[in-house]
Amino acid sequence: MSTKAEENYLKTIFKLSEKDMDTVSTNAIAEELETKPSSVSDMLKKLSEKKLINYVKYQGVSLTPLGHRLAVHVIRKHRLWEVFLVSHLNFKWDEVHDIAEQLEHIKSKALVNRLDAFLNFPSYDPHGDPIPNENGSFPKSTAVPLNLLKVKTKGKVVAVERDEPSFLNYLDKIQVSIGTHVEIVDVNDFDHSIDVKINGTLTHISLEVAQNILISIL
Amino acid sequence: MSTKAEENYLKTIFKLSEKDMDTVSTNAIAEELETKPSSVSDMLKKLSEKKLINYVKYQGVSLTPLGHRLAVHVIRKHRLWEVFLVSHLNFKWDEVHDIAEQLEHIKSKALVNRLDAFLNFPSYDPHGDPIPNENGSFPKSTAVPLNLLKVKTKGKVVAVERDEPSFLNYLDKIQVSIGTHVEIVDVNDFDHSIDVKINGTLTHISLEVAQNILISIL
DNA sequence: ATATAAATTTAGATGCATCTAAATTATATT
DNA sequence: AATATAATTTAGATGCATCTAAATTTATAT
Repeated sequence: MSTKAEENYLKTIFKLSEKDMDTVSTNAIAEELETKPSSVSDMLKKLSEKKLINYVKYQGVSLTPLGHRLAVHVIRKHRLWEVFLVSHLNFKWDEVHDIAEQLEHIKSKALVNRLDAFLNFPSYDPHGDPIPNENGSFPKSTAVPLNLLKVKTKGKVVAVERDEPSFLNYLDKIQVSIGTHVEIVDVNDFDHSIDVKINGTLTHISLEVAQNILISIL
Repeated sequence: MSTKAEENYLKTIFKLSEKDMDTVSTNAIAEELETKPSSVSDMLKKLSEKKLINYVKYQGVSLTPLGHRLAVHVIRKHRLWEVFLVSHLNFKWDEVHDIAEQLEHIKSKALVNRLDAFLNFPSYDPHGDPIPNENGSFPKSTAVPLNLLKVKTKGKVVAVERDEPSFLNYLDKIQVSIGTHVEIVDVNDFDHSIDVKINGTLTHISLEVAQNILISIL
C-alpha cells in the first residue's frame, strides 16, 4: 500500500519525465515538490526498494512499469475529481487543484470507477488535461503550445499546462478558456511575445503564457 | 490544523460521550479505535494541549467546545459523503463506511458546503443518522431503539446504529431498511429476543440486533 | 484497611517523512 | 588532468503516531 508522500513523488517523477524524456534528477524533484534534495534521496531509496522506480545513485531515476501504473492512477483520480468539482459543485477551474490534491489519495477502486461513470467517462479535465482510462491509457491529442504557431495560424484552445490560480485568473481576464478561438497576428523576435486575436480582440501575451496554452490547429 | 489521527480520536470521544453521558475512559477509546491504551494516553496529552479535550490524568476525558465543534464537523463530512456515495454513485449502504472514513478528512470548507447544497441539504445519511448543519446543530429525532418497544407497538425504521457490512447485510436479508414498517409481536423474557412483523412477515431477531434499529412510533 | 486486580500512564523503541550540516560523487573550467 | 563547483547522498535530528514493557494510580474485595 502506498502512502500519500510516495504517491506525490511518483506523480512528480511522471510529470518531469514527460518533459525531460529520460531520467529525472534529485534536484528537479526537490524543486517541484518544494522540499530538500536530501529528503528526496531518502524517498528515492524507499521507492526503489518498493520497485516503483529505477534508481542508480547519482544517476537520476525513472519509473518502473509498476510505478508508472501507480502514478497514472493517481493522475486519473486527480483529474476525475476536478471534473466533478467543476461540473457538479460549480467550482471555478482555478479553485479545484488544491482540493483534488487531497482527493487523489482516496483509496477505493470502486469509487474511482463509479465516479468516472457518473461523470460520463470524461476524456479531459477542466484544464484540458487528458484523463487516463481504467487501464491507464490516455486519449490521444495533437495539441501544440501556442508559442510554436506561425503568424496567421488559427486554432482553438484545448488545454492549459499550469494550474496555479494566478495563471488561470489571468487567462480568465484575457478571456481564454477551453474552446476559445485564437489567431496568431504577430510574433515579436526580441522577447518572443505574441500578438494574438482572442475571440476577435487583439491581445498581447508573453512567451511564458503562450507556452502554457495548448492549441489544436483549425 | 488537525491531523487525521486527532480527528479520529475526537470523533470517537464524541461517539462514546453520547452513550456514557459524562467522561470517556482511556480503555474505551482504545477499544473503539482498536489501538493500545498507552497510545491513547499519548494522544490525549496532545489533544489536551491543543485545548480540544478536558483531560485530568486517570479521570477520563470530555470534549471542549472547540473539540466538540471539530468532531461534529468531521461527522458532518462523513455523513454527507455517505449520502453522495449512495444517492449518486449507487453504492449500497453497507459499502460506504470505509470510503467515507477517508473522505471525512478532506479539508475544504467550500467543498463540504457545496456538496451539502448539491445533495439538497439532507438531514439524514443512508443509515438514518442525523447530519449536522454548517453550524453544527443536529436535526431533532424522537426515535427509540426497537428493543424498548412494548408488544403490539407499530412503527417505522428511521435509523440503524451500526455500520459494519455484516450487520447491514443481515438487515438486507431480513428486509429491514430505512422506512420499513414494523410491529412488535412478542418479547422473549429469557434472552430478550423479539418476534417482529417486518413488512407483514414475522421475523425473530436478537436483542443485539433490536438495540441497533431505531424506530419512530406510529 | 489492606491486598489484589484493573485501569492508566510513563519510558523507551520503531517507522515514516522531513530537516540541517557534512561528506561524497559528478561535472565543468582552465 | 587537476581543481573548483554543482549535484547528490549520508549522518544525525525532529515531530507524529504508534508499540511493548514497566511503573503508577484507582477501584474492588475480602
